[in-house]
This record gives sequence, C-alpha cells and structure tokens, in this order.
Amino acid sequence: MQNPKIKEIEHLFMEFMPLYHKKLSPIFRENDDDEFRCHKNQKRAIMIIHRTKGIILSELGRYLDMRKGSLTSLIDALVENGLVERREDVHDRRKTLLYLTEAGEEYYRQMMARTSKTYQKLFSKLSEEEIEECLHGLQHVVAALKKI
Amino acid sequence: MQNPKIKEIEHLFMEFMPLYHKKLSPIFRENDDDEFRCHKNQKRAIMIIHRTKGIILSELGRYLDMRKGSLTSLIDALVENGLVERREDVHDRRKTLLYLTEAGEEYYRQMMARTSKTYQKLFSKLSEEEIEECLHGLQHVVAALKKI
DNA sequence: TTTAAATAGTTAGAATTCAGACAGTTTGAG
DNA sequence: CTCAAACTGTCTGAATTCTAACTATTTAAA
Repeated sequence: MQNPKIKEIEHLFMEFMPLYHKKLSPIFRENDDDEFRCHKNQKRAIMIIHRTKGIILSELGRYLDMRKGSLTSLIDALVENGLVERREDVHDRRKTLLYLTEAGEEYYRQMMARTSKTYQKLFSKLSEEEIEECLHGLQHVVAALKKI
Repeated sequence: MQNPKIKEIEHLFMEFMPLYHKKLSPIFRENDDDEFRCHKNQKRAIMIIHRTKGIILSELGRYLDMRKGSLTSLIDALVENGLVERREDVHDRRKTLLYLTEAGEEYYRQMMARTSKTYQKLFSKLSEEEIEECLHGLQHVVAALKKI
C-alpha cells in the first residue's frame, strides 16, 4: 500500500524546507534601499504577480500559502503604493485580476537584481558539477510538482 | 561575472516555491482530529524539534523563517500543552534547548501518519520513473543547500 | 585581564495574518 | 428553467508574528 520511494520523497521535503528557509528565505527580508518598505510577503506576492499576470486573489493565496482574507489588505497596501493594480474580469464578475503597474515592474527588477547577486554569491561555493546536478534536480522536482 | 546556470537555479526556485505551497503546504493546515489544535507554524516547529532534538530557539527561527521574538510565544503555547519542554544548556547559560515530550512525540507520529497518507495519494499520480527522478532530484538539491 | 562585539532569549506595542461569516456570481445537476 | 453547491472577494474581531529595545552571557581581540 505504501510506496517507499514516496516515503523518501516526503522525508527529503521535510529536510529541504528548513534548509531553504535558513539559506534562501532571508533574501526576501533584506530591506536596504527599499523605498516602499515592502515586507516579505508583499515581495513574494509581487514575484508571483509578475510571473502570472492577471492572477486572481484566491489563486495568489494558494501560491503564497495565505488566506484570501489576508491578501485583501496586503494587496490594498500595494495598490496604495502604486505597485499593483486590480482589473475586473470581463468574463466572470466575481474575479479581480492582479497586475503590476509600471512602477511595480520597476520595483520587481530592482528586487531581482539584488536577489540574483545573493544567489550568485551563495551558489558559487559549489563546483560546476554540483551546480549542474542541483539545476537538473530542481527541474525534475518542479516537473513532478506540476503533475501532482 | 554571472553564472547562467545559477541564474537558472534561481528561476527554478521562484517557480518551485509557489508550487510547493499550493500542492504540499496545505497538509499542515489540516486540523481534523487534532486534539491540541496546533496551527501551521506550531506543527512545523514540532517537525523540526523532532528532527533536531536539543535545538535552540534562534536556530529554530532560522529553519522556520521566523523571528525569535515570535517563537517565544509559539513555544510557550506548546510547553503549556505539554508537547515541548525547555532544558538549560549546561555549557552555555544563554541557551535553552528544545525537546519534544513523550506526548509531543506521540503527536508527531499521528501528524506524520496523516501527512504520509497525503503524500502517497498525491505522488501516486506519477509514474515509477517520475517518482525516481523526483527523488534523486531532491537529493541533489538538498545536498546543494547543505553546502551553500 | 579588560573590554567591545556577538549571540541568546524575553518583552511590549504595532503590524500582519487568521478564522468565520457574508453577499454576489457562476456552475451544473435535475 | 430552477436551485443547490461552489467559488470570489471583503469585512471584523481574535490570534499570531514582527520590530526594536533590553538584559544576560559568551567570545575574542587588545
């Protein structure tokens, strides 16, 4: 009934997540020269809205692992700061589509420039072969998560 | 100056995290037959304390991506419920070591039984080969995160 | 030895996120 | 068509987390 390989995957995720938080999450905390003083979850939201333009609030909540009620105020603040805009969905009047404004896209670019620097610095500790393995490993994991 | 492979890794992590939250994080929200009504972060803390017995508050905060100030009250609640205990570090009087009590270990086992079920169900959608690739992929990613 | 810097944990008040209820809209079965 | 179920976003008061300051302890350099 139990697939031992899946059990191993489960264990690896349990090991992976704390490591991710320790090594990579702090990147979103950095607040130097952040004129808008966005906090961690606002930055994560901006990342996702950039990638999936026109996303609705509920789906954004699933990607962030946050409740939609929390996102109303989070997005309100980003709209007030002029980084995000809401548009009505013509085909489904329940929905509100989220987009980055031009200022939001500019903020995204600056944020990415900083995170890229940190990634480069961190992963340069690995050999070229280890980088390769991590890269292909991630590709397989992402492919798996997309299917389940 | 920039390693393009590392840039790809960065992109994959940006793609990976939302997927993880959407597909796997909800497991920690399930609160059926949870006599202690632990919320998501309390469960995550219990997972980590089980794996790294004797961990200190600050390190736990790094693994959870939470501030130590938040953890004081989070752990207080778990101690009051009899799931966690604090012990003094004999060699460093600043430190407090965290352990699961016997009740905490039992709670951990019950929680794991439920999460395992969900993992089995989700990943059974994949072929045996895809499971294998995800497993080895994760191993490489974890190895990389440990080194950086 | 002395002292400055780093680290551990707590606290208080502010900010964020939560749960649960609500109204409006869409979907789909009968 | 009709109506129940599902889904979207908002609201409110409660709970959780955060920021920043503080004390105590350890480390390491002078």
